Amino acid sequence: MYLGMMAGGHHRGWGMIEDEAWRKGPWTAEEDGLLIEHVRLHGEGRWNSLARLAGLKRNGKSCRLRWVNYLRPELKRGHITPHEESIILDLHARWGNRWSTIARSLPGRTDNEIKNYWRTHFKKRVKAPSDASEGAKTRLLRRQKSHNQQQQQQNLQVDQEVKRIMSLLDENETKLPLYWPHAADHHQEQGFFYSMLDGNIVNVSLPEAASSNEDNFLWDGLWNLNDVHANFINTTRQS
DNA sequence: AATTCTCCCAACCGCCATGCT
DNA sequence: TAGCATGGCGGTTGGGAGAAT
Repeated sequence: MYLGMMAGGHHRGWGMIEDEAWRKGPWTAEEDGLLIEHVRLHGEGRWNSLARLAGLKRNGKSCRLRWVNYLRPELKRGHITPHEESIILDLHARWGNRWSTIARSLPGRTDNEIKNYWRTHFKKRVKAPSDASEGAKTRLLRRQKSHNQQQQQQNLQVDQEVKRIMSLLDENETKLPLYWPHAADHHQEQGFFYSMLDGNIVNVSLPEAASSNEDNFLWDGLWNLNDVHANFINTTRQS
């Protein structure tokens, strides 16, 4: 049904062999079975040779993608839970579109899944915030600015803690989940970031602005997390 | 009932990084 | 050190399914 449209052309990328047509498009159950069985017997990796040995007319890249995003047994299928959603939001605020990094904090979820989820649920809202939310954002940023001078002492402390977390994150980025708690899930913890570092919980005091009622709307909201995070980091690093 | 719209997600593409020879 | 193969990532696309009109 779907044959590669590049047959006979100049193939690019891995596994592309001149004059060979690769299958493209949706995978069949038979192809899935071949791939699963081969990975079970021989393990992951060497995707091009795997595809050849398994008798699949797919390039290695396609095989890897199918395995990673769909066939891996540890994958968690089904809807993103509210808790997972809050983690996605928080980590996206921190890391931006680093989907694979975010996915490492959500066992069983793939970068593709998280990326798709973000795009369908949040992107529009981030791109086109309402006038009301835009106004709230402006007010918040203005107020945060005015707080800066009063809080230099406090910020210095925050700065040190954030830097410490950042350095630990840099050392442990591939294995550490970091949760910037969602206000709705952590009412009793407002005003703190909890980061899971080597089994320890680290409390970081936030600037006052980020714990007022108005700003709780911000932490609950779906917009502006990038800006807020950047602002927080800038604020805490100005000292 | 037919058409249009929106959501959802699998899969592809291009690019860059890394490892090997 | 250069060149190639492979791995990995983020952006994008296309089509199916269900909702709305």
